[in-house]
Amino acid sequence: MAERAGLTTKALRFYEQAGVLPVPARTASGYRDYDDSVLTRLGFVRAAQAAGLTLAEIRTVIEVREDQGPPCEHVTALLDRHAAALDKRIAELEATRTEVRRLRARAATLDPAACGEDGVCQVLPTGAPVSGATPAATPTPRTAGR
Amino acid sequence: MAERAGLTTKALRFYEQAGVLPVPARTASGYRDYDDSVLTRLGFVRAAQAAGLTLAEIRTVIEVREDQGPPCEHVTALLDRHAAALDKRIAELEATRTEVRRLRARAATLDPAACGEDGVCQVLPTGAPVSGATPAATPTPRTAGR
DNA sequence: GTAGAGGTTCCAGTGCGGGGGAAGGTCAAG
DNA sequence: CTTGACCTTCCCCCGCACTGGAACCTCTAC
Repeated sequence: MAERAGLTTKALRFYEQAGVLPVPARTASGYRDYDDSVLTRLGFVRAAQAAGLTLAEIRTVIEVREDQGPPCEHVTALLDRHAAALDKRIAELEATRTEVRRLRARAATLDPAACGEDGVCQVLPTGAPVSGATPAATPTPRTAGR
Repeated sequence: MAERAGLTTKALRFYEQAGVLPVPARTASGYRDYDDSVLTRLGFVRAAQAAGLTLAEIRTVIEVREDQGPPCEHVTALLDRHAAALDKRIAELEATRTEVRRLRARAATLDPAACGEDGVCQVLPTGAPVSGATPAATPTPRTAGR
């Protein structure tokens, strides 16, 4: 089966089980017998993923489509939500980046010999010991590079 | 025990087990008997987290500190890596945001009635059915808002 | 016939930072 | 003494999109 687009059997099974691919027919021997339409569907799924939708969300789009016809409103609402979430997330990451750069610049001005006293590292200042939550408190789902 | 900063017992145990908090003394009855210094340490951990370091990385900083004294070089290297990772991640998210906005704008120009034919939704165009990987292919570890 | 490349099932693990809840012990107040 | 709030240990759960492996079956080519 077509595995050219980095698309493994595992992924297909996962998509099927996640409800974003229709349950395919089977050959007499039990193999999945994919219809050509699955390629279109797959293209849709990939496009939706590229727009940042989760498989669960993609499934809702498909369900709306099947139940009520064109899911345009549903989709635009999802896109709006994601755009807002992206704005927020980007702002958080930019704040974190600013903080990291500030600390990095500060580090260059410090004398390691002066570091030795009580904390772990003077580059990352303790601030008020556990006073409030983290001040610049970016949740930072770190560098999750695939 | 101090739980004011959204700091639960669970989190403390987790930090301890992750090696970013020292193993505390115990009272006769088995309760953890925290030293005041743990507050400083906790402040450090939070500061490091705010800078986007993982608990594992924070642990390495502490270990370096304990083994070799001031971990300045280690820390600046970590900060540099994170700054680069943040740049990358932000660029990815911005690309996704651009895509989402483009789709959203496009959605406003479409007629739902024209949608009904073959795909699931014309707002998210299929492109070439499963030709290459996702074109704007942002890995998008989605809107992980804590 | 036989090898090898595929498919099928199911279960489990990844990374990250915890949270939920059970079963039991402990502590201070009333 | 009892109540209720807290502590202790334990192990499993979440999201998210897959991936890996075991054990087995099937198809094609030689």
